Order: sequence, then C-alpha cells, then structure tokens
Amino acid sequence: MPVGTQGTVKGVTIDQVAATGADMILGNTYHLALRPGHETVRKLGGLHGMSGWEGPILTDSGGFQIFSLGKINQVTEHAATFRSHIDGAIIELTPEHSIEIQESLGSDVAMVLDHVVALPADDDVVLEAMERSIRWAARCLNAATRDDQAKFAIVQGGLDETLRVQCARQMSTMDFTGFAVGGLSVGEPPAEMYRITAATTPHLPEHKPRYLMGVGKPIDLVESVARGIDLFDCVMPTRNGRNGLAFVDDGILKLRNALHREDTRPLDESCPCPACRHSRGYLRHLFVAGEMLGPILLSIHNLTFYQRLMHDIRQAIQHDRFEAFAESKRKAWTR
RNA sequence: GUGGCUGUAGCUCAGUUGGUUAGAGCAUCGGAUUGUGGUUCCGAGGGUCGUGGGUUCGAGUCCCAUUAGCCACC
Repeated sequence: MPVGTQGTVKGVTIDQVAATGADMILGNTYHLALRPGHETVRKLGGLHGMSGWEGPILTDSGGFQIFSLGKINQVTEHAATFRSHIDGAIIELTPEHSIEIQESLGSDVAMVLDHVVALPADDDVVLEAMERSIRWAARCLNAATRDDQAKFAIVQGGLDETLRVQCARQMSTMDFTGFAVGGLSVGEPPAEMYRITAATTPHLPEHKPRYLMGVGKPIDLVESVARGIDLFDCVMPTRNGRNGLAFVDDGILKLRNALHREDTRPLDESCPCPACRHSRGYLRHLFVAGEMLGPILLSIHNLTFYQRLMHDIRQAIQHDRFEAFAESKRKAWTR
C-alpha cells in the first residue's frame, strides 16, 4: 500500500497511483481528524469521494502517532491524549473515537487503536502496552457500527517473542478480518524485526491477511514474505523519492550525486514508469534545480518499483520458486 | 587630476576597544530516511583576509604606500 497520510499520496495523482499497479492505499486517522476534520471528509463523500480513489483504502488508527509524536502526548487506560502538532490544541483519542472517525472517513479497512512504545523499553512497559492494546482492540470491535468496514487487529509485544505469541493468540480469538504486526521498524536491527515477525505469524490465522505495518526496504519485504507476511505499507518509496533516492534492481541511486550529471541512461531500462522515459542526468538536474517534477517522478518510479517487486514475489510463489527468488534478492541487496 | 567609498570562501556578507585553529547563508561534495510533524535532517571540503611594507608580544582589525572597482567634483 502506498501511504497517503493526508488523503493523498504526496505528489502523485490517483490515476498515476493506479498506474503504478497499486490496488490499495493507506490514510491516517490522526492527521485527517485534525485537518480537514472527519466530518468534513464525510461531507465530501468520505475518503473515496474526496480523493477519487476507487480501490480499497485502509486507515491507520492513530496508534502510531502515540509513538511518533511521543513528546507531546500521554496515554491512560481510557485514552491517548495528544497536543495537536498543527495548533497545539489538546485532543483525546479513545479506541471508540478512533473507530468513529474511521467510519466517518469511510475506509474499507479500519485499524484498531494500539499502544506503540519506543524501543528499547523496560519489560513492564512493553507488557502493559501489549495488554492495553488487546483491551483497546476489544473496545474497537465493540464500538464498530458498520458491517461494510473490515477491522484489523494489531499485535504488540516489543522484541519479546513470548509476549508476541501471547498477544497474537489472544487477538486471534476475536472476530477480526485481518491481523497486523505493529511496533516494529522503529529503529531495531533488521534481524530483530525478522525474528519477531517469524515468531508471530504462525499464531495468526493463515487464511486471513497478515500485515506488517510500516515496512520497509525492498529486502525487508522479501524477508517478511518469507516469514508469512501478505501486506505492507511504507513511506519509503514516496518519502525517499521526494528526497532524490531511487530504488532499482541493483540497489539504490542517489540522484543528487554528481556521477549522474551526464548519464543518459534511464533509472531502469525495463521499468514502464514515466520517470524512466528520462535520463538520469535530467532527473538529477530536476532535483538540483529544485523542480517539483523531480520528487513527483521519483515517487512514481519508486511506487512502481515496489509494486513490481510484490508482483514478482507473487509470481515466484505461484510458480513455487520463491526461495530461489528470495536468495537472488538477498545477494543483490544485502551489502 | 582631486576627494570619498569598497576589496574577507565559488557568490552575498559578518568579524566587538587589536587577542585561541577567521565565521554564516547560499552553492559544491557526501551520508541519512521503515503504520510521513520531512521542498527535511546530518556531515565534509573550500580562505596567501587585493598587494607590499610598518607598528605591536600579537594585525582581517591600527599606520604608510600601492593596485582594482564604484561615486562625486575638476
């Protein structure tokens, strides 16, 4: 899923997003509740009507902002209390309110409000956040009023495999449409992330979607699929694209680097995206000159790269050669 | 010709009563970015302080000469 926090994949039109091969995009409860406000979104036809995106939309619950905006919030059993990063107003987000907002936004998949803690953290802090996430997940399920909106649970438990397994099992007893692994890709080494993912997925229903939140680099997608993950979202293709970094089969290209100045080759000979109709030298020029087309083109290219990667993974699985595929990517992208 | 103003990093400029290895912004070069508070963030290279003398323990700073540019007046 390309990430469209504020109801738009930054710099890319819905037609361009669709052309990258993406089926489903992500929006954010916290950001959209602050601006333009979920009532306004509802009156504009929900996220689908407002943005024009006709495919599925998943909304994150605001749980991640408990972590990412950690300096300006506090958490109690009742609610997470934020100070708005826009105007400083105090905002209280309960599990029930998160669901109410997401139902107004009209997403197809709503995430439960979870409690993400910064790692490393003391064992008792991780345990408390994990148990609270389970209670909050149950409250979210109870608060749901729309049966046309799927609800996904989120497994927490830090880097403790025992807690992760316990959380996954308890979440699995509840009537969720899909299950996410949260609280990872927050600065821990990749090996730790892989270890926790591998420990968690066997305890989630095999016939329901398993979603690794916020991941990741191309190699992370491959390694996580190998450990049972079906679905991802990540800002990396768009954020890094905006800042001049292109993902290619060999690894990455930093388009601002001087070696691309007079390079007439496209980013990737085999890529069908509009950025690859141009030379690397031209793309570098766009970034150095501060032209908005540079971030736009590289966002589209990176989204296309990610979608092609996932397509190739699906093909490899269908043809029963995923392990060989993963091994070739490990060789290409690890060091 | 006379008087005045100005010469410090590639560019635009700071630089205290003379006092540690002369700074900034932009530019250049490199690095970072994982459920987006990111046209962002971090780092590096780059200077015979126009030139030559002098004063002083010590000069980008004070004095003299010289040179270049600009302005005004003959």
